Amino acid sequence: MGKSPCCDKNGLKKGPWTAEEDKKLVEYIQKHGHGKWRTLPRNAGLKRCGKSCRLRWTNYLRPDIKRGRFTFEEEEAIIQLHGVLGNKWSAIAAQLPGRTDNEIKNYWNTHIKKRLLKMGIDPVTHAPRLDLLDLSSFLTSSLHAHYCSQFMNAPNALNMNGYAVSPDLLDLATTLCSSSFKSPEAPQNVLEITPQVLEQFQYSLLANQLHNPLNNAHFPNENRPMHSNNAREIPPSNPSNFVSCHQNSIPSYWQADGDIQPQHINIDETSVSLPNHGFDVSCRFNIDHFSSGHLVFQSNDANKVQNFGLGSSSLSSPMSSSLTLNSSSTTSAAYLSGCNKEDRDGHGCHIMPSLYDAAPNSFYVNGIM
DNA sequence: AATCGCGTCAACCGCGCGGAG
DNA sequence: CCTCCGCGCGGTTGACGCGAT
Repeated sequence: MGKSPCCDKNGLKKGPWTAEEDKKLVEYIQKHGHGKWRTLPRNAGLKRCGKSCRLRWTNYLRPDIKRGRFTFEEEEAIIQLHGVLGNKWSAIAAQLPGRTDNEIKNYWNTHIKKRLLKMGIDPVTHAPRLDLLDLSSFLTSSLHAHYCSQFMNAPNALNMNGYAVSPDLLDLATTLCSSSFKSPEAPQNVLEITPQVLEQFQYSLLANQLHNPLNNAHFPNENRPMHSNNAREIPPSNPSNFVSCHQNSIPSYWQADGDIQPQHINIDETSVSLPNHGFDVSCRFNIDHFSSGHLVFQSNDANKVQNFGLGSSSLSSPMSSSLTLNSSSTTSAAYLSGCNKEDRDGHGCHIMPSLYDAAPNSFYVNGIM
């Protein structure tokens, strides 16, 4: 055993603080200041140990503590800082005025960590990981979609609608589907796998591949996933495939699938293609070496988008959401999530990033789904 | 109405660091 | 240097609230 608990002796109180105790502590500190925590409780007339007093003051009673839910900006800052600092909660808290290390730690463990895991992002390394994806969750929602009426034979699904999935990964999806969602009408060995399920699956795999080139075994070249809308090949993962441009070539409005002038950049890989119907989608855009400006995500069809937003919150406008890029940072990331409405023409839609008011430095954007 | 399960977060605990002597 | 002690940090616990059954 290490040191004995400091509150065990002398009948010192433990547990939740009463209003009276809070009052005593606040009044004492207002009068004498804090510090000398070991002697403070005796002087303040509290039957608590110094440690308990310090904790109560720093985490709860301090006048500059900000109350209420974390804003998206704060959440984004926490994720960025955690990516750099790891579990150095006090160092992270130092960058967020009014927030305590304890509060940030709790928020990380109860909210952010779960969201990252749901997105298939390792909360420790911040890299996408296939094995962390909540596949059963999105397969469940996919299979419950009302238009999910077609069944297909599993082997045929390997090339369904131009999708190509390596057999081992399809096995995984197959297992997930067959274990709990098989239609009572479906014949034996027939699975309900919609193109949308596969699309979701592929995007998840792509995220894994982009960050983990060694995992390319999942994606032999001939089996690279295709975008459903135009069957373009998704670029392999290496720095040269990061989109880059300079001020004089930044289009005021980035357009996917349009006539992109030669001096403009091809941003196919930075657009987010929402599947045809009813899926929650999320992605992360890494933004490196930007200078400053406003990153705006816009939908090419407001009628198809129910909502989308940066971070965990959905913004009010179905058409766009924006993020101000801070020139003091060298790296940032924008998390985008959304859900699209019923799609009558079955082509889904795109959410595209635009950069406005950018300073004349180069920047890189890499969109990951 | 009672119970259960889960999420949240304030508070506790042990450990390690760093300054003073 | 070495030891002691105060303080702060990160991990963990447990009380509480709330929704589902």
